[in-house]
Amino acid sequence: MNYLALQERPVGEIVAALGLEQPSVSKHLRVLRDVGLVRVRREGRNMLYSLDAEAIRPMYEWTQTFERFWKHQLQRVKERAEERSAAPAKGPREDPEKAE
Amino acid sequence: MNYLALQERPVGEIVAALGLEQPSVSKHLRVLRDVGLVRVRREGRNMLYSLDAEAIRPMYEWTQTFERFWKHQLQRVKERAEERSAAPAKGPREDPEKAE
DNA sequence: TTGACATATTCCTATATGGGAATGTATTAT
DNA sequence: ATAATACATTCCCATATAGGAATATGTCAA
Repeated sequence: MNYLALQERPVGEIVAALGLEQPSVSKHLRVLRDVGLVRVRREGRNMLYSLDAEAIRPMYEWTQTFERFWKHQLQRVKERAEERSAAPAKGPREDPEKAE
Repeated sequence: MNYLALQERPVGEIVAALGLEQPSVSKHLRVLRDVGLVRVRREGRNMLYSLDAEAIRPMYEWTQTFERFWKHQLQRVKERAEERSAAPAKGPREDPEKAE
């Protein structure tokens, strides 16, 4: 996927990049195409595949749901950092609540 | 996944929600747990599963790569809208370039 | 303990998926 | 038309995965 990201690539290149046989790659691309994740365009005897960003969007939007959670995480990290700098270098390591 | 999103759920509930048999659900949860997508916590005889937002984050960050692309899309939509409002109500429907 | 409840694990079966070899197809070069 | 190039499809095999039935395990109630 990353390899295709918004950059058109001929099958041959993808084959080389993945180290798989051409048929395997073609089959994968076929599936990705059926699902709408990639687009194809013919140029001479080459088929140029590229990732369809629009198809990624729903994923993006879904994952965004969790932003608030990450903020909390950052918040906590920050708070702990502040606690540490507030308390002059004393305990060798941090671990008020241990793990995580 | 959506069903678990940051809300702890006992297996029984998930079973009901998915309409699968309990063993199947347990197996799926097991896999998700092994992969680190969900967490478990025991409460009495219930196992409370919840999605681990932290595990979603990489996905989020990856998808973010495409934001610029979506902006272009919006840009185009906007441009067309402006064109339309510029040209006084004439053609019944829009379709300067047809599809999409 | 014993029984009930919630869930996990095991076993088995059907289907999906991944990968390669061989082969088909479209396009360009000669 | 023929050969070569770049892919797609088909066929086969091995493994993964999904689901369910049966069974095991851990926890709570009596």
